[in-house]
Amino acid sequence: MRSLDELGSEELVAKFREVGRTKTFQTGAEIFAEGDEAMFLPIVLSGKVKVIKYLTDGKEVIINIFQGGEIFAIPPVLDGKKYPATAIAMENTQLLLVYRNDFIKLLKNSEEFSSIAMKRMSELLRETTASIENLATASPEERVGNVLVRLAKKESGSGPVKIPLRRQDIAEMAGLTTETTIRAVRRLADKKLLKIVRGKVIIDETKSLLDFLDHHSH
Amino acid sequence: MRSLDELGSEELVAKFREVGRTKTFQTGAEIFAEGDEAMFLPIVLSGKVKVIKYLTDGKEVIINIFQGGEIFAIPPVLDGKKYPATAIAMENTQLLLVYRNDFIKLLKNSEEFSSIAMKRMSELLRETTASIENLATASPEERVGNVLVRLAKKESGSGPVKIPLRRQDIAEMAGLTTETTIRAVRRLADKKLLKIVRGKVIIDETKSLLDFLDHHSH
DNA sequence: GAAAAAATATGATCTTGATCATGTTTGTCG
DNA sequence: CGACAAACATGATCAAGATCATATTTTTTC
Repeated sequence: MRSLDELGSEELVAKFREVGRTKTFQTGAEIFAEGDEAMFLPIVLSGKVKVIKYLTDGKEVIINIFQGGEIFAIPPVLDGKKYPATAIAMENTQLLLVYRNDFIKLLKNSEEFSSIAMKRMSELLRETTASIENLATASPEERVGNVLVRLAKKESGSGPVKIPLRRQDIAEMAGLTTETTIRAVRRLADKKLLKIVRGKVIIDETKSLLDFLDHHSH
Repeated sequence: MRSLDELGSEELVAKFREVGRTKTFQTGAEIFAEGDEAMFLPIVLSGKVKVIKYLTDGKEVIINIFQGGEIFAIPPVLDGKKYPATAIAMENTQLLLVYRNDFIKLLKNSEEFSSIAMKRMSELLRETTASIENLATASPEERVGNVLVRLAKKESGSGPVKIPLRRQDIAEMAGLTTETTIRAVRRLADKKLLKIVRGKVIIDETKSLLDFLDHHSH
């Protein structure tokens, strides 16, 4: 799992902690809602957050999932607009909340903070761009595979990774139904590209899955 | 059409022009290819650029289209990585190319440039996030509608907007086949939400189309 | 302005993923 | 531990979009 320290040097982290306040959210709690004024910048200290859009028929799409050390929702905070989506804690989650004005001040006064913010936005742009490609063209197996690889990368270092999400969550990230996602995961398991243990997805080595995804971009 | 001046004050624009050099690309010319070292930051002075990913079966996905005044490909230039996609001129296009080092220098020395870059990345993140939602859930008619609205916004101010793209291009942005896109456009025309004149899409008032899209997010 | 090329259009068929129904396993809680 | 709930699983049917084929319109080029 990434830590806050990856954001930059000790002093920067200290400064973030200095100006922000920590807040804990229970599983399922709403961190902010689409349409709210973007008053604070959230940084995940522990736990997991999903950013979603509700559709008119009640279903939801998961735009992204954030965890240890990740800063999210920078754009609306930067220019003081409304959050364009809703953020929900997927488990008990501790956030560092930096108020908009303090964040802006940090950006203005420190070139390092601007640099961090830009790096982070760059990462996010890369991720979202990859999602677009995935959603626009891939088959269910590939879509699910890509989502799983992306999730695995966010989990801790080496060894088998257990994906801590339900099929429904994966489905909402892949733009598929839960049933189709279940079948896609099963087919990937049949191909020995991942394991299913007690219903949960285990990725032993990301490499074989990546190979599969590389060769099947059709 | 947006102009370079919208980027900020006159001096900033002047500085961009000062450090960059202009280069012209013919229709179909490659501006950079996926995998190239990101050596320069492109700004569209005139014309139109598509950023695409080639799939293994030869087809392509259009990730985004850029025109008058738009800066693109910031992430790879920022951290000196490779371009993650290919950029092609869709018509005769003039670009302002700012070399990586010069851009970095501008960012370091001027808080205003950092601010511009962050604003631009914010815009892009908003756009890509909207694309994800569109691709993950919408019907062909909605997908096409959303793509058209997005394209229309980039065209000049008021009055009817003529979308200067082929059905195939729209299809590659919407993650659909050309045939499905043709049929979706036709159905939207039947519903009086747009016009088709000599095969080209004309959007009279974006409002009615937006209303339709708002109410049909299913 | 005619011929060629490119883009749009439309019908028929086939395939894939959504939907609906139901069963099974896993996890939770008194 | 047993009962309930939640998540996973799987089969059957349906519908929407891809694919294939071909025609028409528009644009380009000489």
